[in-house]
Amino acid sequence: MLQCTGRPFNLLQVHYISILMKPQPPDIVIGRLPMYLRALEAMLADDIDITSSYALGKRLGISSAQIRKDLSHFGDFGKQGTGYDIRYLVEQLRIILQLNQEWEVVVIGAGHVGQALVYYPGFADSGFKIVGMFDVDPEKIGEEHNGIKVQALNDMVPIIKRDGIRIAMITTPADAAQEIAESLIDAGIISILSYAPLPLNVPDDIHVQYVDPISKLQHMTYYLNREDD
Amino acid sequence: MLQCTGRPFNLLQVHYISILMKPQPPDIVIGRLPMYLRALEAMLADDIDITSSYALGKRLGISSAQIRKDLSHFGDFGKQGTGYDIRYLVEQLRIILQLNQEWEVVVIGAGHVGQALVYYPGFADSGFKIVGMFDVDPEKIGEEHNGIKVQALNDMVPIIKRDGIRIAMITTPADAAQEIAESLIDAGIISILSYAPLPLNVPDDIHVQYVDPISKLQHMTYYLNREDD
DNA sequence: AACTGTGAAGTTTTTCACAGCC
DNA sequence: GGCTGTGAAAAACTTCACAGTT
Repeated sequence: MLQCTGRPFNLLQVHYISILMKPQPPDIVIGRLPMYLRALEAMLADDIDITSSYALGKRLGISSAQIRKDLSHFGDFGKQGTGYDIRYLVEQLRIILQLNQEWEVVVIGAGHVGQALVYYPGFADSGFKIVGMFDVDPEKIGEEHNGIKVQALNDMVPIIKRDGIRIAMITTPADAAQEIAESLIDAGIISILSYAPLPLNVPDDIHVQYVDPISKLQHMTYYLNREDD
Repeated sequence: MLQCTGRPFNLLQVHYISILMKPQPPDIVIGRLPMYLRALEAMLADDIDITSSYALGKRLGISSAQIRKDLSHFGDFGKQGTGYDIRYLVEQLRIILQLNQEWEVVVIGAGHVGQALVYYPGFADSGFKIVGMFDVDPEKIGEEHNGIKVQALNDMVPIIKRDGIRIAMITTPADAAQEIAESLIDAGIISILSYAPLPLNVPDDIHVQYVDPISKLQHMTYYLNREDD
Protein backbone atom coordinates (compact mmCIF):
# COMPACT_ATOMS: atom_id res chain seq x y z
CA MET A 1 0.00 0.00 0.00
CA LEU A 2 2.86 2.31 0.68
CA GLN A 3 4.46 1.57 -2.67
CA CYS A 4 3.80 3.83 -5.62
CA THR A 5 5.09 1.36 -8.16
CA GLY A 6 4.86 -2.36 -8.44
CA ARG A 7 8.57 -2.70 -7.70
CA PRO A 8 9.86 -3.39 -4.20
CA PHE A 9 11.16 -0.58 -2.05
CA ASN A 10 14.49 1.01 -2.77
CA LEU A 11 16.38 3.37 -0.51
CA LEU A 12 15.35 6.48 -2.40
CA GLN A 13 11.71 5.58 -2.07
CA VAL A 14 12.04 4.85 1.60
CA HIS A 15 13.68 8.22 2.10
CA TYR A 16 11.01 9.95 0.09
CA ILE A 17 8.30 8.31 2.13
CA SER A 18 10.02 9.09 5.40
CA ILE A 19 9.90 12.78 4.55
CA LEU A 20 6.24 12.64 3.72
CA MET A 21 5.08 10.54 6.64
CA LYS A 22 6.76 10.25 10.01
CA PRO A 23 6.81 6.71 11.30
CA GLN A 24 3.96 6.06 13.69
CA PRO A 25 4.91 5.74 17.33
CA PRO A 26 4.93 2.07 18.32
CA ASP A 27 1.69 0.79 19.77
CA ILE A 28 3.53 -0.51 22.82
CA VAL A 29 4.62 3.06 23.57
CA ILE A 30 1.09 4.38 23.25
CA GLY A 31 0.01 1.70 25.68
CA ARG A 32 2.35 3.14 28.30
CA LEU A 33 1.19 6.73 27.99
CA PRO A 34 -1.92 6.20 30.16
CA MET A 35 0.28 4.98 32.98
CA TYR A 36 2.55 8.00 32.67
CA LEU A 37 -0.47 10.24 32.64
CA ARG A 38 -1.92 8.68 35.74
CA ALA A 39 1.32 8.83 37.70
CA LEU A 40 1.79 12.48 36.74
CA GLU A 41 -1.74 13.31 37.83
CA ALA A 42 -1.06 11.59 41.13
CA MET A 43 2.03 13.75 41.53
CA LEU A 44 -0.01 16.89 40.94
CA ALA A 45 -2.44 15.70 43.58
CA ASP A 46 0.58 15.43 45.91
CA ASP A 47 1.46 19.04 45.07
CA ILE A 48 4.48 18.13 43.01
CA ASP A 49 4.89 20.43 40.02
CA ILE A 50 8.10 19.27 38.41
CA THR A 51 9.60 15.87 37.94
CA SER A 52 12.35 14.08 36.06
CA SER A 53 12.40 10.90 34.02
CA TYR A 54 14.32 9.38 36.92
CA ALA A 55 11.71 10.21 39.55
CA LEU A 56 8.84 9.13 37.33
CA GLY A 57 10.62 5.93 36.42
CA LYS A 58 11.24 5.12 40.05
CA ARG A 59 7.58 5.60 40.81
CA LEU A 60 6.54 3.34 37.95
CA GLY A 61 9.27 0.76 38.27
CA ILE A 62 10.68 1.39 34.79
CA SER A 63 13.87 3.00 33.49
CA SER A 64 14.27 6.71 32.98
CA ALA A 65 15.62 6.05 29.49
CA GLN A 66 12.41 4.36 28.49
CA ILE A 67 10.34 7.29 29.59
CA ARG A 68 12.51 9.77 27.71
CA LYS A 69 12.54 7.63 24.58
CA ASP A 70 8.78 7.08 24.72
CA LEU A 71 8.02 10.76 25.10
CA SER A 72 10.49 11.67 22.35
CA HIS A 73 8.16 10.07 19.82
CA PHE A 74 5.69 12.86 20.38
CA GLY A 75 7.78 15.96 21.01
CA ASP A 76 10.22 17.67 23.33
CA PHE A 77 8.41 18.13 26.60
CA GLY A 78 11.28 18.47 29.04
CA LYS A 79 13.95 20.99 29.92
CA GLN A 80 17.56 19.94 30.26
CA GLY A 81 18.84 20.31 33.75
CA THR A 82 15.34 20.74 35.12
CA GLY A 83 13.04 17.94 34.01
CA TYR A 84 9.38 18.10 33.12
CA ASP A 85 6.74 20.60 34.11
CA ILE A 86 4.08 18.14 35.16
CA ARG A 87 1.12 20.32 34.37
CA TYR A 88 2.39 20.90 30.84
CA LEU A 89 3.26 17.25 30.27
CA VAL A 90 -0.15 16.12 31.51
CA GLU A 91 -1.78 18.54 29.12
CA GLN A 92 0.31 17.27 26.22
CA LEU A 93 -0.37 13.64 27.03
CA ARG A 94 -4.06 14.36 27.15
CA ILE A 95 -3.86 15.92 23.71
CA ILE A 96 -1.88 12.98 22.33
CA LEU A 97 -4.33 10.45 23.74
CA GLN A 98 -7.28 12.65 22.72
CA LEU A 99 -8.49 12.86 26.27
CA ASN A 100 -9.25 16.56 26.08
CA GLN A 101 -12.86 15.69 25.36
CA GLU A 102 -15.47 13.50 26.96
CA TRP A 103 -16.04 10.14 25.31
CA GLU A 104 -19.43 8.51 25.47
CA VAL A 105 -19.37 4.80 26.15
CA VAL A 106 -21.99 2.08 26.14
CA VAL A 107 -21.97 -1.08 28.22
CA ILE A 108 -23.39 -4.28 26.80
CA GLY A 109 -24.56 -6.73 29.45
CA ALA A 110 -26.20 -5.68 32.72
CA GLY A 111 -24.88 -8.50 34.87
CA HIS A 112 -22.49 -8.12 37.76
CA VAL A 113 -19.62 -6.95 35.59
CA GLY A 114 -21.70 -4.42 33.71
CA GLN A 115 -23.03 -3.11 37.00
CA ALA A 116 -19.56 -2.84 38.49
CA LEU A 117 -18.58 -0.74 35.48
CA VAL A 118 -21.44 1.74 35.79
CA TYR A 119 -20.82 2.13 39.51
CA TYR A 120 -17.08 2.62 39.14
CA PRO A 121 -16.34 6.33 39.40
CA GLY A 122 -13.00 5.99 37.62
CA PHE A 123 -14.52 6.14 34.16
CA ALA A 124 -16.19 9.49 34.70
CA ASP A 125 -13.07 10.81 36.41
CA SER A 126 -11.05 9.88 33.35
CA GLY A 127 -13.41 11.43 30.85
CA PHE A 128 -15.47 8.39 29.87
CA LYS A 129 -19.19 8.90 30.29
CA ILE A 130 -21.26 5.76 30.36
CA VAL A 131 -24.43 6.75 28.51
CA GLY A 132 -26.18 3.47 28.01
CA MET A 133 -26.50 -0.09 29.12
CA PHE A 134 -28.03 -2.90 27.10
CA ASP A 135 -29.14 -6.45 27.81
CA VAL A 136 -31.28 -9.15 26.23
CA ASP A 137 -32.80 -10.35 29.49
CA PRO A 138 -36.37 -8.96 29.79
CA GLU A 139 -36.00 -9.13 33.58
CA LYS A 140 -33.09 -6.73 33.50
CA ILE A 141 -34.46 -4.32 30.90
CA GLY A 142 -35.84 -1.30 32.73
CA GLU A 143 -33.64 -1.75 35.79
CA GLU A 144 -31.59 1.27 36.71
CA HIS A 145 -28.01 1.14 37.94
CA ASN A 146 -26.33 4.30 39.15
CA GLY A 147 -28.87 6.29 37.16
CA ILE A 148 -28.41 4.36 33.94
CA LYS A 149 -31.39 2.48 32.61
CA VAL A 150 -30.94 -0.95 31.08
CA GLN A 151 -32.28 -0.89 27.54
CA ALA A 152 -33.23 -3.68 25.17
CA LEU A 153 -30.43 -5.09 23.06
CA ASN A 154 -32.70 -4.64 20.06
CA ASP A 155 -32.53 -0.89 20.51
CA MET A 156 -28.75 -0.83 20.77
CA VAL A 157 -27.78 -0.27 17.14
CA PRO A 158 -30.14 2.65 16.42
CA ILE A 159 -29.23 4.39 19.68
CA ILE A 160 -25.49 4.10 19.07
CA LYS A 161 -25.98 5.36 15.53
CA ARG A 162 -28.18 8.23 16.64
CA ASP A 163 -25.73 9.38 19.30
CA GLY A 164 -22.57 8.76 17.32
CA ILE A 165 -21.00 6.65 20.06
CA ARG A 166 -17.58 5.21 19.24
CA ILE A 167 -16.63 3.13 22.31
CA ALA A 168 -18.29 0.05 23.79
CA MET A 169 -17.56 -2.34 26.62
CA ILE A 170 -18.79 -5.91 26.21
CA THR A 171 -19.61 -7.80 29.42
CA THR A 172 -21.89 -10.47 28.00
CA PRO A 173 -21.28 -14.22 28.15
CA ALA A 174 -18.61 -15.40 25.73
CA ASP A 175 -21.01 -17.06 23.33
CA ALA A 176 -22.81 -13.79 22.61
CA ALA A 177 -19.73 -11.60 22.29
CA GLN A 178 -18.82 -12.12 18.64
CA GLU A 179 -22.31 -11.41 17.37
CA ILE A 180 -22.62 -8.34 19.56
CA ALA A 181 -19.25 -7.06 18.38
CA GLU A 182 -20.48 -7.29 14.80
CA SER A 183 -23.64 -5.35 15.63
CA LEU A 184 -21.57 -2.73 17.44
CA ILE A 185 -19.26 -2.28 14.49
CA ASP A 186 -22.25 -2.04 12.22
CA ALA A 187 -23.57 0.70 14.49
CA GLY A 188 -20.36 2.69 14.22
CA ILE A 189 -18.37 1.53 17.23
CA ILE A 190 -14.62 1.67 16.60
CA SER A 191 -13.13 0.78 19.99
CA ILE A 192 -14.22 -2.25 21.98
CA LEU A 193 -13.16 -3.23 25.46
CA SER A 194 -14.15 -6.85 25.87
CA TYR A 195 -14.57 -8.75 29.11
CA ALA A 196 -15.47 -11.91 27.21
CA PRO A 197 -12.67 -14.47 27.31
CA LEU A 198 -12.35 -15.13 23.62
CA PRO A 199 -10.66 -13.37 20.72
CA LEU A 200 -13.06 -11.24 18.72
CA ASN A 201 -12.83 -11.38 14.99
CA VAL A 202 -13.00 -7.81 13.72
CA PRO A 203 -11.81 -5.77 10.73
CA ASP A 204 -8.37 -4.13 10.89
CA ASP A 205 -9.72 -0.65 11.51
CA ILE A 206 -11.51 -1.67 14.72
CA HIS A 207 -9.55 -1.60 17.96
CA VAL A 208 -10.16 -4.23 20.59
CA GLN A 209 -8.67 -4.57 24.04
CA TYR A 210 -9.36 -7.40 26.45
CA VAL A 211 -9.80 -7.55 30.20
CA ASP A 212 -8.99 -11.07 31.23
CA PRO A 213 -8.32 -11.66 34.92
CA ILE A 214 -8.32 -15.44 34.60
CA SER A 215 -5.48 -15.44 32.09
CA LYS A 216 -3.56 -13.20 34.45
CA LEU A 217 -4.09 -15.55 37.37
CA GLN A 218 -3.02 -18.47 35.21
CA HIS A 219 0.06 -16.56 34.17
CA MET A 220 1.00 -16.19 37.83
CA THR A 221 0.29 -19.77 38.83
CA TYR A 222 3.14 -20.77 36.53
CA TYR A 223 5.53 -19.22 39.01
CA LEU A 224 3.96 -20.51 42.21
CA ASN A 225 6.11 -23.08 43.99
CA ARG A 226 8.89 -22.66 41.44
CA GLU A 227 12.06 -21.82 43.26
CA ASP A 228 14.12 -22.31 40.08
CA ASP A 229 15.11 -18.81 39.04
CA MET B 1 24.17 -14.31 41.01
CA LEU B 2 24.85 -16.70 38.22
CA GLN B 3 28.58 -16.15 38.43
CA CYS B 4 30.68 -18.51 40.48
CA THR B 5 33.70 -16.25 40.51
CA GLY B 6 34.08 -12.54 40.76
CA ARG B 7 35.23 -12.34 37.15
CA PRO B 8 32.82 -11.53 34.37
CA PHE B 9 31.37 -14.31 32.21
CA ASN B 10 33.46 -16.10 29.68
CA LEU B 11 32.23 -18.47 27.03
CA LEU B 12 33.22 -21.58 28.93
CA GLN B 13 31.29 -20.45 31.95
CA VAL B 14 28.26 -19.62 29.89
CA HIS B 15 28.37 -23.06 28.33
CA TYR B 16 28.82 -24.71 31.69
CA ILE B 17 25.88 -22.85 33.10
CA SER B 18 23.73 -23.67 30.10
CA ILE B 19 24.24 -27.38 30.74
CA LEU B 20 23.32 -27.06 34.38
CA MET B 21 20.33 -24.82 34.04
CA LYS B 22 18.17 -24.49 30.97
CA PRO B 23 17.24 -20.90 30.29
CA GLN B 24 13.84 -20.06 31.70
CA PRO B 25 11.09 -19.62 29.12
CA PRO B 26 10.44 -15.91 28.58
CA ASP B 27 7.69 -14.43 30.69
CA ILE B 28 5.98 -13.11 27.59
CA VAL B 29 5.64 -16.69 26.37
CA ILE B 30 4.17 -17.85 29.66
CA GLY B 31 1.67 -15.03 29.39
CA ARG B 32 0.39 -16.49 26.11
CA LEU B 33 -0.09 -20.04 27.36
CA PRO B 34 -3.44 -19.29 29.06
CA MET B 35 -4.81 -18.06 25.77
CA TYR B 36 -3.64 -21.19 23.99
CA LEU B 37 -5.17 -23.29 26.70
CA ARG B 38 -8.50 -21.57 26.47
CA ALA B 39 -8.67 -21.79 22.69
CA LEU B 40 -7.81 -25.48 22.83
CA GLU B 41 -10.49 -26.11 25.44
CA ALA B 42 -12.97 -24.29 23.23
CA MET B 43 -11.99 -26.59 20.35
CA LEU B 44 -12.60 -29.65 22.51
CA ALA B 45 -16.01 -28.26 23.37
CA ASP B 46 -16.62 -28.03 19.62
CA ASP B 47 -15.67 -31.71 19.28
CA ILE B 48 -12.37 -31.00 17.58
CA ASP B 49 -9.67 -33.43 18.70
CA ILE B 50 -6.67 -32.48 16.62
CA THR B 51 -5.36 -29.15 15.44
CA SER B 52 -2.30 -27.56 13.87
CA SER B 53 -0.31 -24.48 14.75
CA TYR B 54 -1.87 -22.92 11.65
CA ALA B 55 -5.46 -23.54 12.71
CA LEU B 56 -4.82 -22.43 16.26
CA GLY B 57 -2.99 -19.33 15.08
CA LYS B 58 -5.83 -18.44 12.77
CA ARG B 59 -8.27 -18.73 15.63
CA LEU B 60 -6.12 -16.53 17.87
CA GLY B 61 -4.96 -14.07 15.26
CA ILE B 62 -1.27 -14.88 15.65
CA SER B 63 1.30 -16.66 13.53
CA SER B 64 1.74 -20.41 13.50
CA ALA B 65 5.48 -19.95 13.96
CA GLN B 66 4.94 -18.15 17.22
CA ILE B 67 2.82 -20.96 18.57
CA ARG B 68 5.36 -23.60 17.61
CA LYS B 69 8.24 -21.59 19.04
CA ASP B 70 6.37 -20.87 22.25
CA LEU B 71 5.48 -24.51 22.82
CA SER B 72 9.02 -25.63 21.98
CA HIS B 73 10.22 -24.03 25.21
CA PHE B 74 8.39 -26.69 27.17
CA GLY B 75 8.66 -29.84 25.10
CA ASP B 76 7.68 -31.57 21.87
CA PHE B 77 3.93 -31.85 21.92
CA GLY B 78 3.11 -32.19 18.23
CA LYS B 79 3.45 -34.79 15.50
CA GLN B 80 4.91 -33.89 12.16
CA GLY B 81 2.40 -34.15 9.38
CA THR B 82 -0.47 -34.37 11.85
CA GLY B 83 -0.40 -31.54 14.32
CA TYR B 84 -1.36 -31.58 17.98
CA ASP B 85 -3.61 -33.92 19.90
CA ILE B 86 -5.65 -31.29 21.68
CA ARG B 87 -6.49 -33.37 24.73
CA TYR B 88 -2.82 -34.15 25.29
CA LEU B 89 -1.70 -30.56 24.72
CA VAL B 90 -4.34 -29.22 27.11
CA GLU B 91 -3.15 -31.66 29.73
CA GLN B 92 0.46 -30.60 29.24
CA LEU B 93 -0.37 -26.90 29.36
CA ARG B 94 -2.28 -27.44 32.58
CA ILE B 95 0.75 -29.14 34.07
CA ILE B 96 3.08 -26.34 32.92
CA LEU B 97 0.81 -23.64 34.33
CA GLN B 98 0.20 -25.72 37.48
CA LEU B 99 -3.52 -25.74 36.87
CA ASN B 100 -3.90 -29.42 37.73
CA GLN B 101 -4.91 -28.39 41.20
CA GLU B 102 -7.43 -26.01 42.69
CA TRP B 103 -6.08 -22.70 43.89
CA GLU B 104 -7.72 -20.87 46.75
CA VAL B 105 -8.08 -17.15 46.27
CA VAL B 106 -9.18 -14.30 48.50
CA VAL B 107 -10.82 -11.08 47.40
CA ILE B 108 -10.09 -7.86 49.22
CA GLY B 109 -12.84 -5.29 48.94
CA ALA B 110 -16.53 -6.15 48.86
CA GLY B 111 -17.68 -3.32 46.60
CA HIS B 112 -19.11 -3.74 43.14
CA VAL B 113 -15.90 -5.11 41.67
CA GLY B 114 -15.37 -7.60 44.47
CA GLN B 115 -18.95 -8.74 44.13
CA ALA B 116 -18.63 -9.11 40.37
CA LEU B 117 -15.64 -11.36 41.00
CA VAL B 118 -17.38 -13.69 43.44
CA TYR B 119 -20.39 -13.99 41.14
CA TYR B 120 -18.33 -14.68 38.05
CA PRO B 121 -18.39 -18.42 37.37
CA GLY B 122 -15.25 -18.30 35.26
CA PHE B 123 -12.92 -18.48 38.25
CA ALA B 124 -14.35 -21.72 39.56
CA ASP B 125 -14.46 -23.14 36.03
CA SER B 126 -10.77 -22.41 35.68
CA GLY B 127 -9.77 -23.93 39.00
CA PHE B 128 -9.71 -20.81 41.17
CA LYS B 129 -11.86 -21.12 44.27
CA ILE B 130 -12.73 -17.87 45.98
CA VAL B 131 -12.66 -18.77 49.65
CA GLY B 132 -12.87 -15.42 51.36
CA MET B 133 -13.81 -11.81 51.00
CA PHE B 134 -12.61 -8.98 53.23
CA ASP B 135 -13.59 -5.38 53.74
CA VAL B 136 -13.09 -2.61 56.31
CA ASP B 137 -16.59 -1.25 56.04
CA PRO B 138 -18.61 -2.45 59.09
CA GLU B 139 -21.76 -2.18 56.97
CA LYS B 140 -20.42 -4.72 54.51
CA ILE B 141 -18.93 -7.14 57.01
CA GLY B 142 -21.33 -10.02 57.48
CA GLU B 143 -22.96 -9.59 54.07
CA GLU B 144 -22.95 -12.68 51.92
CA HIS B 145 -22.35 -12.71 48.18
CA ASN B 146 -22.78 -15.90 46.23
CA GLY B 147 -22.33 -17.83 49.46
CA ILE B 148 -19.19 -16.03 50.53
CA LYS B 149 -19.31 -14.03 53.72
CA VAL B 150 -17.58 -10.67 53.94
CA GLN B 151 -15.11 -10.78 56.80
CA ALA B 152 -13.34 -8.01 58.67
CA LEU B 153 -10.09 -6.80 57.18
CA ASN B 154 -8.54 -7.23 60.61
CA ASP B 155 -9.05 -10.97 60.36
CA MET B 156 -7.50 -11.22 56.94
CA VAL B 157 -3.87 -11.95 57.79
CA PRO B 158 -4.50 -14.76 60.28
CA ILE B 159 -7.03 -16.45 58.01
CA ILE B 160 -4.72 -16.36 54.99
CA LYS B 161 -1.89 -17.71 57.14
CA ARG B 162 -4.04 -20.43 58.63
CA ASP B 163 -5.31 -21.63 55.27
CA GLY B 164 -2.03 -21.23 53.39
CA ILE B 165 -3.58 -19.11 50.64
CA ARG B 166 -1.19 -17.86 47.97
CA ILE B 167 -3.34 -15.75 45.63
CA ALA B 168 -5.27 -12.54 46.30
CA MET B 169 -7.27 -10.09 44.24
CA ILE B 170 -7.33 -6.48 45.42
CA THR B 171 -10.42 -4.45 44.56
CA THR B 172 -10.12 -1.71 47.16
CA PRO B 173 -9.79 2.00 46.43
CA ALA B 174 -6.33 2.97 45.20
CA ASP B 175 -5.26 4.67 48.40
CA ALA B 176 -5.65 1.48 50.43
CA ALA B 177 -4.03 -0.88 47.94
CA GLN B 178 -0.35 -0.51 48.86
CA GLU B 179 -0.93 -1.08 52.55
CA ILE B 180 -3.14 -4.06 51.87
CA ALA B 181 -0.59 -5.55 49.50
CA GLU B 182 1.98 -5.37 52.27
CA SER B 183 -0.32 -7.14 54.71
CA LEU B 184 -1.08 -9.78 52.13
CA ILE B 185 2.59 -10.44 51.50
CA ASP B 186 3.15 -10.61 55.22
CA ALA B 187 0.40 -13.21 55.38
CA GLY B 188 2.07 -15.36 52.73
CA ILE B 189 0.40 -14.21 49.52
CA ILE B 190 2.72 -14.56 46.52
CA SER B 191 0.48 -13.64 43.58
CA ILE B 192 -1.62 -10.50 43.50
CA LEU B 193 -4.14 -9.46 40.91
CA SER B 194 -4.78 -5.78 41.47
CA TYR B 195 -7.73 -3.77 40.24
CA ALA B 196 -6.32 -0.63 41.83
CA PRO B 197 -4.97 1.79 39.25
CA LEU B 198 -1.52 2.34 40.70
CA PRO B 199 1.74 0.41 40.64
CA LEU B 200 2.25 -1.66 43.78
CA ASN B 201 5.65 -1.66 45.35
CA VAL B 202 6.50 -5.26 46.18
CA PRO B 203 9.60 -7.46 46.61
CA ASP B 204 10.99 -9.27 43.56
CA ASP B 205 9.62 -12.65 44.56
CA ILE B 206 6.01 -11.44 44.57
CA HIS B 207 4.08 -11.51 41.32
CA VAL B 208 1.62 -8.77 40.54
CA GLN B 209 -0.69 -8.38 37.59
CA TYR B 210 -3.00 -5.46 36.96
CA VAL B 211 -6.49 -5.17 35.57
CA ASP B 212 -6.86 -1.66 34.27
CA PRO B 213 -9.76 -1.00 31.93
CA ILE B 214 -9.29 2.76 31.94
CA SER B 215 -5.75 2.54 30.63
CA LYS B 216 -7.02 0.28 27.90
CA LEU B 217 -9.72 2.72 26.90
CA GLN B 218 -7.17 5.53 26.90
CA HIS B 219 -4.89 3.43 24.74
CA MET B 220 -7.68 3.11 22.19
CA THR B 221 -8.73 6.76 22.21
CA TYR B 222 -5.31 7.52 20.77
CA TYR B 223 -6.43 5.92 17.53
CA LEU B 224 -9.92 7.39 17.35
CA ASN B 225 -10.34 9.87 14.51
CA ARG B 226 -6.81 9.21 13.30
CA GLU B 227 -6.97 8.24 9.67
CA ASP B 228 -3.19 8.52 9.34
CA ASP B 229 -2.01 4.94 9.00
C1' DA C 1 25.32 19.59 38.75
C1' DA C 2 21.23 17.94 36.88
C1' DC C 3 18.71 16.56 33.32
C1' DT C 4 16.95 15.92 28.42
C1' DG C 5 16.90 13.90 23.77
C1' DT C 6 19.02 10.64 20.87
C1' DG C 7 22.16 7.88 17.94
C1' DA C 8 24.34 3.54 18.70
C1' DA C 9 24.65 -0.80 21.04
C1' DG C 10 22.56 -4.45 23.10
C1' DT C 11 18.78 -7.49 24.05
C1' DT C 12 14.48 -9.66 23.29
C1' DT C 13 10.92 -11.20 20.43
C1' DT C 14 9.10 -12.55 16.09
C1' DT C 15 9.33 -14.38 11.63
C1' DC C 16 11.50 -17.02 8.08
C1' DA C 17 12.55 -21.06 5.89
C1' DC C 18 13.70 -25.64 5.75
C1' DA C 19 15.30 -30.44 7.26
C1' DG C 20 13.01 -34.20 8.90
C1' DC C 21 9.05 -37.00 9.78
C1' DC C 22 4.23 -38.94 9.18
C1' DG D 1 1.32 -33.07 1.06
C1' DG D 2 1.03 -31.48 5.53
C1' DC D 3 3.01 -30.48 9.57
C1' DT D 4 6.49 -29.88 13.49
C1' DG D 5 10.65 -28.10 15.70
C1' DT D 6 14.40 -25.07 15.16
C1' DG D 7 18.59 -22.60 13.75
C1' DA D 8 19.26 -18.26 11.42
C1' DA D 9 17.63 -13.76 10.05
C1' DA D 10 14.88 -9.93 10.80
C1' DA D 11 12.37 -6.82 13.43
C1' DA D 12 11.13 -4.65 17.55
C1' DC D 13 12.19 -2.93 21.76
C1' DT D 14 15.18 -1.36 25.59
C1' DT D 15 19.26 0.39 27.49
C1' DC D 16 23.56 2.81 27.18
C1' DA D 17 26.13 6.69 27.16
C1' DC D 18 26.97 11.19 26.00
C1' DA D 19 26.65 15.84 23.63
C1' DG D 20 24.17 19.67 24.60
C1' DT D 21 21.43 22.74 27.54
C1' DT D 22 19.84 25.03 31.77
